Amino acid sequence: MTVVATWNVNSIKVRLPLVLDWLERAAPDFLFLQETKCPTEAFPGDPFRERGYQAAVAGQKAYNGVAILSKTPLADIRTDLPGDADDAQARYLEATTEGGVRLACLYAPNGNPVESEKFPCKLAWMDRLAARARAHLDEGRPLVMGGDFNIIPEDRDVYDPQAVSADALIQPQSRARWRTLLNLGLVDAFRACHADAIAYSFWDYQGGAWPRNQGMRIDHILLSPDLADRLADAGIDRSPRGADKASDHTPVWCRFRDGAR
DNA sequence: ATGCCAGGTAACACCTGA
Repeated sequence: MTVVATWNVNSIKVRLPLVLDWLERAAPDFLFLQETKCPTEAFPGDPFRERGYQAAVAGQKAYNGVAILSKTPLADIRTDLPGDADDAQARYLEATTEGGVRLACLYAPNGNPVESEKFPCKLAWMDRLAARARAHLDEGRPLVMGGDFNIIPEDRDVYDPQAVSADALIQPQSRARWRTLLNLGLVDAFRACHADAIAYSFWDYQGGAWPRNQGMRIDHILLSPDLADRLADAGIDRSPRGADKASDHTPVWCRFRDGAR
């Protein structure tokens, strides 16, 4: 069994104790991290190595930052999303597992406010992501694309669609980009396992969103069809969100059966 | 309409997030 998880930690330095605790409890084979908020060379690799995880890192000062933790060696690490003219933002990281699976860890632009230049930049970034996914799928490569997509796929994936109707995360244009990824053949691991579930991966720090369960499902794991065939289970672990000094996001995970079937 | 909270940077306030 192989477990892959993704977690926007909102500062790896502040969240390190929670991440180490979760690694011990959940024991994922791969953990994608977003918003590490520290330069590549400042990533705290030692505590992960001591627990059997190596890290591939794409970081920058203060903002963004992504990483992949792995129990097994990673190869062919890339830190840019092709076609990205402005790759100054550390939002994307790819690596290949020993089993030949391409892993893509992403932190998509938020895109707010919608009236600003940030929204078209978000949409353009998603277009580049789709092009990258298509390239991998065209090569027949098994692909796990996981991270903070900053998109609410459907109305049921947010506590109140009306309350966030002006948000970039729920705009029809954003959802069209999400569906483009699905239309390529990628499978939403959580939704594939829980067709009718209402579950969130993010709750704002403000306004008592967590105790009121006013959340949204914006962190996702997309799978190429061959990997989706092997999908055994998926879930969202709410427990880290209730901890002291919690991130505003919580881990999303999925588990595979080994080998072909 | 605004701030509500949290983190980082820089500096005792401002930016970003979603």
